[in-house]
Amino acid sequence: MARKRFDNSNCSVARALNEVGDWWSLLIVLHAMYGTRRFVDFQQQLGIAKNILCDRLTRLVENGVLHKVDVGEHGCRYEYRLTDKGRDLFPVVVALRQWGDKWNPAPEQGPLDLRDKATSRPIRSVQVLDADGNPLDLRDVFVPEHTEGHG
Amino acid sequence: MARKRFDNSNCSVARALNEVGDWWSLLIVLHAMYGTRRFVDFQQQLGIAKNILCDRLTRLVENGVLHKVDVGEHGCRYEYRLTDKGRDLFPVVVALRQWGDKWNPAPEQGPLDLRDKATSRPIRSVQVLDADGNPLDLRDVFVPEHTEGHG
DNA sequence: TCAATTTGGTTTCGTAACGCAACCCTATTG
DNA sequence: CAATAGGGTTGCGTTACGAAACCAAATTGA
Repeated sequence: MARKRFDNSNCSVARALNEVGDWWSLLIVLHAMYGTRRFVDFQQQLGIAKNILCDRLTRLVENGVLHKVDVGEHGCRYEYRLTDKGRDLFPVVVALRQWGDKWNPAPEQGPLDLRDKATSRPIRSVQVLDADGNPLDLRDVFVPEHTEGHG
Repeated sequence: MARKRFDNSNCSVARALNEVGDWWSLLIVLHAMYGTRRFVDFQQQLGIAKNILCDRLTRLVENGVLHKVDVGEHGCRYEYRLTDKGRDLFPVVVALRQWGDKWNPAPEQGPLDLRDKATSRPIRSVQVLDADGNPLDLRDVFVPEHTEGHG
């Protein structure tokens, strides 16, 4: 049977995963955040098959995460750029990166050192915060009864 | 050829996606965060095939995201519980949920209303913050030269 | 002007993953 | 001792993925 898709799922996480939850999409977004814009650059940096890259880029454009710009410059004719929606994945990517750095550190790669352009100081780690800005663990929170629903 | 895996990738996002970046794993973690622990409950709530669920649970246990507990109670004999590593995905899941709520809102489901158990006040949205706690956009940050490497 | 190159794809084909249903084993319940 | 439930495993058909080949338009180079 067809692979299950979550377009109409009642769960927004499921719908989000439907857009960026496969093996490649979030890595494409990550590289787009690092500045990659052209087809061949994505292909070489990711080591992805061209047909898969083509399919993912098309789908990310369809979903409004990237937009495709025709730039008529010597041979490189299209660019894929992040939309506001795509840029909004920034906290997700940083959180995932921090999780990976913490639990699966690479021997030859230090943890992410993202810095504020204005001050050159490192950013804070991405956390769930309460109304006062104090970090919250999973066990510190609850979902009010009347808004439940995660199916 | 074999599906590409990222176990030895130099990029911690890629390695993270290798553990929780497929269609089902993060949804399983999500439901585990909501309290689901038993095989049949995951199966019914997610509508996932039993062999796939079996495979994902095994892999999540192998990767230290869940641990399998033998509980000798009437018929329900195993529980899959989040480890510290699994609970640490909390910011990732919340960030993804907020992204989904913002860009793909479901008509019949309001945005996530997570509240602090201590005060019953809603949490803040997950953001990337500078050292002073001010939110940062993707364009407000940079990676110092000597630590670069996202391949 | 005409071959070589670059970019952005599409096609073909073999393999791996997924979804469903059926079956299996153990432990409890009646 | 049959029925049921939890937790899998096995087959099988469909779909997705990966590699390489091929393609078309535009650019470069001689």
